[in-house]
Amino acid sequence: MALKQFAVIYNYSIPNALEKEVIIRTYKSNEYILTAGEEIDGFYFLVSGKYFVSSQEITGKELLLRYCQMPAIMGDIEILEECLIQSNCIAAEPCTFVFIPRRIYEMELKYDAAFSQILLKELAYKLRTCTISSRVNALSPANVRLAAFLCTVSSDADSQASYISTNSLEETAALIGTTKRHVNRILKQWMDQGIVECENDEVRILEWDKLEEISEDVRFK
Amino acid sequence: MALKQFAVIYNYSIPNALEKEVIIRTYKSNEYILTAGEEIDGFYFLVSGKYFVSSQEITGKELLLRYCQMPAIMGDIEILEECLIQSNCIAAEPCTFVFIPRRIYEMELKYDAAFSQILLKELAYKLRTCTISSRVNALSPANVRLAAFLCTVSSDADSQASYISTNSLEETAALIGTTKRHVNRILKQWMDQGIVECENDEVRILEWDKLEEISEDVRFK
DNA sequence: TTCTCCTTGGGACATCTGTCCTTTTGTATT
DNA sequence: AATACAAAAGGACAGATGTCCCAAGGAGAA
Repeated sequence: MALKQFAVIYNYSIPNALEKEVIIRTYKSNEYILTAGEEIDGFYFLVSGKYFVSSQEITGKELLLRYCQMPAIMGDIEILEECLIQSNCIAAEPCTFVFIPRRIYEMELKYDAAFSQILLKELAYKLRTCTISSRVNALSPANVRLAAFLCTVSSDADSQASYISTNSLEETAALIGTTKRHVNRILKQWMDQGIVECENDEVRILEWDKLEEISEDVRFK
Repeated sequence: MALKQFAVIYNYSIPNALEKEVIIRTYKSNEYILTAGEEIDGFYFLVSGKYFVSSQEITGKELLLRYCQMPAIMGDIEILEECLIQSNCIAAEPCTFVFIPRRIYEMELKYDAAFSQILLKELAYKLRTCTISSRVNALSPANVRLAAFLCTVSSDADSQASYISTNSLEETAALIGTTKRHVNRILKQWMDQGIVECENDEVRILEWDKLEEISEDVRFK
């Protein structure tokens, strides 16, 4: 049951008295979980699946703010800052959340030190990574960002998988704050130099050292 | 005394038993308070003055991440994420901090719900604003960012002060993620159009509505 | 005052990057 | 297989932006 997973993932057991207040919520791929500008209704703790956070300017342009895997929490900013939902959250795979209504937090969990610790860790993590990507996006040109992105992702992945597939190049582009057109341009150049090979949305890196060099030691984490 | 101010500003009284552990730290203008890459030693609660947070890429480029006024806390990310100091923090004016050693937090305050609430609010605020500036910097061209910056700052300032003086244009440029050269270029253009007047580092806005229009409703908060 | 040095502003250029549009490729339907 | 349609790739152009460098102005020293 999801509550068991929740306890393991977040290293926290919901007080028995509150268990009946907690709800499980599930979403299909591509379904909107939260919509910017609406009211938040509680905390969402991811217990399975992945989602991404994306923000849209009034101009219609989009920036992918982050990909989220467990552990990941939604609603923290909004409840703590008492503001409307800041960004769109969209399921990248089928997702399951443990949902804790806002009211329960305000009345009970707000004074629960262990619960606060979970939120603190989550917020600190988000802030650290947000700061990094903000800095990187602002200071490095797109080819450096792309190289840095590939290096970052690959160092995460199970050892030396040479294929890096984000869900799509389009998403990669949005994540590093540029357009697909431009990502293509950069990849083309790298292909001409024999640094990578491309096929559909897959990029195979042939010369890691070259890529590392291009990335100028910039990393997304 | 600083501890009194602390209690008022942060709406929290340090437990009597811990008072003797708390230290007051002061810094002169332009003095480094924290240096990126070093070890953090505790929480710093600002009780007077202003400082700014700036990050430097390996390339030597700089991005001003934020200006901080009370209430503002340093060390939160580092202690919660158990990592090295992430950014440089530099006094913009003489600054006074209430300093709480890391050890005291780990042993005592970590389990103090009221103290956790302070940290949560601070982190949520930082994350919200960091996300906004990340988005704005990535998606809007520099002239829009500059207009948005001026509009944001002025709406903060005591009503209708037409003079907006950041500490310098150079800093303004770093804050919106561009160079002074480019800021000059934009200001020149606006001067030609009669939207602003400039003198040294002061910018006087003549036509607010034009500026609002340029800013495309983008704001930094 | 005059000279020198330093700071600031702005010109010129190269590059980066987004937009638009054409071409190509792939896929499904008849 | 031929056609039509949709998606992806890439060319061309314009605008945005950073870098380099020179000229003008200002402050201080002789």
